[in-house]
Amino acid sequence: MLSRMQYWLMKSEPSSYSIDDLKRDGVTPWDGVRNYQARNYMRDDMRVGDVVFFYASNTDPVGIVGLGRVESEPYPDATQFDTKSIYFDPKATKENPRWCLVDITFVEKFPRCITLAELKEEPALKNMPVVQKGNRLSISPVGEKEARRVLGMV
DNA sequence: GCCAACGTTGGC
DNA sequence: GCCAACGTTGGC
Repeated sequence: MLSRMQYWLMKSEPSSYSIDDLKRDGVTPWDGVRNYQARNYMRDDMRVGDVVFFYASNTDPVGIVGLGRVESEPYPDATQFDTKSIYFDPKATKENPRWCLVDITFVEKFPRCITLAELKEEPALKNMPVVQKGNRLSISPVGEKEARRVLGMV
């Protein structure tokens, strides 16, 4: 069955997990998401093959640094059960997991970072959540036109 | 390091 | 169910 390609923006702090880490690992479970809206995007809306814009946050400069791809169906985030993990959630049980994730594969690292400042200067991208003030959502959908525009800025 | 924005928690 | 307090995110 044919389905339209979807695009996502996923944030990560390089000090925690960088595009270079993803390149090295090839594939990674996108663990540690503890926001319901972001979780719901992974659980309900992502499809294998969707394109991921890898956004580096809390660094200098911040911006989109490469591409990944959704590589799995959603499944429970193992860190929620791990008492030693900073992502441990005492309210989660194996019978009733709270948090799930998808696997993300490395696709490419851009030759340069497309900075947040550049994204903000693009009128065509003004509706992207990431350029809007106060936005903290770590996973957000990107429209097809916006995705093409971003790819054109690489 | 600062602080605005936002989500969550918990008392009532 | 309200909302104040608190904790976190994340740009700057």
